[in-house]
Amino acid sequence: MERKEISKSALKRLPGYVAYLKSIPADSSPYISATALANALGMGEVQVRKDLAMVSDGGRPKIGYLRESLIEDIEQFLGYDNTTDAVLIGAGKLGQALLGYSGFDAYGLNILAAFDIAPGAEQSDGGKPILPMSQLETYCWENKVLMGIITVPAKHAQSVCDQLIACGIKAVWNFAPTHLEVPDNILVQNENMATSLAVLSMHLQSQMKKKR
Amino acid sequence: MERKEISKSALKRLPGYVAYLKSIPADSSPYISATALANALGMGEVQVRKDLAMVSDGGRPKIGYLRESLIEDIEQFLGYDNTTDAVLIGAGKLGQALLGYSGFDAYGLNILAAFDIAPGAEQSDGGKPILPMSQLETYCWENKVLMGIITVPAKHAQSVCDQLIACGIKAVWNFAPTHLEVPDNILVQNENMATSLAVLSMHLQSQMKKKR
DNA sequence: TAGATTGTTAATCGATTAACAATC
DNA sequence: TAGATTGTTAATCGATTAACAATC
Repeated sequence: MERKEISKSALKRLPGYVAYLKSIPADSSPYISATALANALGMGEVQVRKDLAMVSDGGRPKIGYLRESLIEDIEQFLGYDNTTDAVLIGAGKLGQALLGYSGFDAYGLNILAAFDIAPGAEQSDGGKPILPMSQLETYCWENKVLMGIITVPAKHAQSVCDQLIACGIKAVWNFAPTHLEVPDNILVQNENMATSLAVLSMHLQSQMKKKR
Repeated sequence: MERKEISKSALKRLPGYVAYLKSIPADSSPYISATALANALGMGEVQVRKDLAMVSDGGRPKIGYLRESLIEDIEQFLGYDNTTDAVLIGAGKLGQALLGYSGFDAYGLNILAAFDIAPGAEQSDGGKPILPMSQLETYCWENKVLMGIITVPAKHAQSVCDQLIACGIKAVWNFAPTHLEVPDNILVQNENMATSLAVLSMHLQSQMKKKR
C-alpha cells in the first residue's frame, strides 16, 4: 500500500490497536470492523477508521478488516518487521529491568548490550553483556547501532547522550528525567514518568475536592 | 493564586519546567524569564509564557520570575506538596525497579508496598514490604490508598485493575502494554513504552530512507 | 435490494502561534 | 525615557468529529 503522511497523534494510537487485535482469541471471527475496535478501546469510530485507512488498504464494507492482515499492516507500517539494534547506558535497576524484558522483540527492538561506568557484573541475568563505557564507541560502530537507551541519573544524561551521538546514534530513548539538547537530525523520545505523574496527581487532587 | 482550567498538553509540559529550574546552579541569578526558559528547552516563548501564567501570578516585566517561587508555584499546582500514597502490583523486575527508585518523592509519590501473587521475598532491597495479593484489600482501605501501579504481565492487568478499583483506588498507573476497561471516575494513565517505540521506530525508518 | 460498513469531504474544536498592549 | 519583559486578544494551524457518498 502507498505510504501517506501520518500525524504523530495517530502514530501513537497504532500500537494500541495491535495490542488489542493480538489479544483477541484465535477462534473468534477472523474479521473485525473499525466500529468494533473503537468500542473495545473506548474510542471514536471515525477516528479508528481514519487511522486504519492510513496503514491498510484492506477494509471491506459490511465485513471489516481481516484481523491477521491488519496486524501485519500496522506492524509493517511501524517498522516492527525489521529489527532495530540498540544499546542501553546505565545498568542500574531500571536499566537491568529493561535489559531483561523479553517483550521488546514484538516491537522489533533488540537491546544488544548495556554499558556502565562501573559494571558490577559482566553479564545481565538474561545473559546480555554489560560492558564498560570505554568500549561504547567501538561497539556501536562495529554493530551499526542506531538507537541508544539512556537509564543513567539525570545529571549524567546529557553527557551520555553526547557520547551516543558521537557513536553515530540517530534515536535516543531517554528515561532520565531531564531535557536533552541534540542536533536537528537526532530524535529524543522522553519516557517521561514525571509527565504521567503530573496527570495522575492532578486527577487525584480534583477527586479529593469533590469528596469534601 | 486563582486556579484556572489548564489544558492537558500544558499540564504535561509543567514537569519539564520544574526539572530545568531545579537544575540551574544556585549561584546564578535568582530570576528567570519565560524567554530564557523557552530557549533552554527549545520551546516557543509565547507557549512558555502562557503556561507559566496559568500557575503563577508572579512574573515581573523586565525581570521575569523569581526562580524559587516559580518552582513552588508549579509544584503546588501539580499537587506535589501533599504526598500521594500508592501500592504497586507485580514485584517483577520493573516493579522492583520502581519500588526502589527514590526519585518519586520529588513528585509527591510514595509507594507504600508491593503486592504479588507469589512474593519471593518479604521485603524489597529498599526495605519496602512485598505482600501477598490476599492482603491487598485490607491494606488499601486501612492506609486509604488512592493510587495503584500495575507492573504485572498484560494478561493479568485487567483483573488486577478490577481488584484495585474494588479496593477504593481512584487512579491507576499502568505499565502493562494493554488497554484497561474502567468506570468513568477512575483515571488510567498508561506508561506506554510501545507508543514511544513506535515514534522512535518511525524516525529510524525515515532516516534509513534518506541514506539510501 | 437493504443495510452494514468503509472511506472521504466539510465543519468544529482545541491548542499553538502571532500581534499587540501593558508595565516596571 | 527606552527597552525588556509580561500578559492578553486575535489569527492560524492541526486534529477530531460530523455528515455524506461509495461499496459489497
